[in-house]
Amino acid sequence: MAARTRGPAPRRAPDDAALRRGAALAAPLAHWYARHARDLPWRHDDCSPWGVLVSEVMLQQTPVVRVLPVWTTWMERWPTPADLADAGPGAAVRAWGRLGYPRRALRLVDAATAIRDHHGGEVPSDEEALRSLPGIGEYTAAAVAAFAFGQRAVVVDTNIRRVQARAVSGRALPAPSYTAAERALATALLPAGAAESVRWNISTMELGALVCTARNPACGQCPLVDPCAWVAAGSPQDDGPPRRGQAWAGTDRQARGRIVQALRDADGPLSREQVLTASGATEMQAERCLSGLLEDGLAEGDDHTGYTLPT
DNA sequence: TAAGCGTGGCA
DNA sequence: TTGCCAAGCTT
Repeated sequence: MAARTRGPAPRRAPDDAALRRGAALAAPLAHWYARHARDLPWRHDDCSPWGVLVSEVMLQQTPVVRVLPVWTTWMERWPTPADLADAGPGAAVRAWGRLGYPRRALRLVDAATAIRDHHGGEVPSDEEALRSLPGIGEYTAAAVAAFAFGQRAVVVDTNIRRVQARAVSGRALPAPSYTAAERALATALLPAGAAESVRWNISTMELGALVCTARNPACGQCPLVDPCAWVAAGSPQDDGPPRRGQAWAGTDRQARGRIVQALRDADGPLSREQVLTASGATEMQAERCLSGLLEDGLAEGDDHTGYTLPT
């Protein structure tokens, strides 16, 4: 690409004022993190890249407190990717317990298998290689590169989006979906040095999790209250479109969850009748959900053998 | 791009 | 109680 020496700035470039605000955040953030960070096992120096990867997948849409016991058991049982790959999907879905989104367990097994077969059994450190693994998207690849390998990576999760929306952009909440402008801002704000960038990423995430929360942010305890653009603007309400909550009662998701729970809790195969009953749904919906679970690989079997988790 | 995909806790 | 939210990914 030709060097750009003049002309208009790129359309999505963050404005200078935002970058100046960002520059004032790193030091107080790092100081706050040193005093208030939670002691989580996947942050320990002796935690393997595999342990970090497992934690990041489990933490996708699932709170820390629920992940902690499952992660601990998981890592004792399958301390390397090869251990999980050899165990297979059924054991993984069972050990996944009630973390939710059990397809994550299947993808973790697939990722472990790819690591065993194509990466010499070692979690790759390259962000692109990570991104190509099943269940590893933009966020998780960056997080593993940063937190397991100490690399400078643009980590953007829901916490970082919210902290930067408030402290830098002066908005109550980020847009409903991740935008190119947010990615550009996070990229521009990221400190240049590897160690500094890792500290920036982890401390921003932690602040979002503990202080700059979605509801009732604890601005009185926030190290960024002084430079915060949102506080400076008077902490205005969110002016975006109303957020659409996920429907739950009566959804396929609920019925699927009940079926997988029944399969997980069963000692042996369940009959079709037992599966349909466990779903709590109408027959038509239950049939649809069972078919979906079979397609997804979260269930196995037929009317003759009965139904189980995958083997 | 938007919708589908679990589960539990909290206000 | 009901809705919102939680270290997203996939199609």
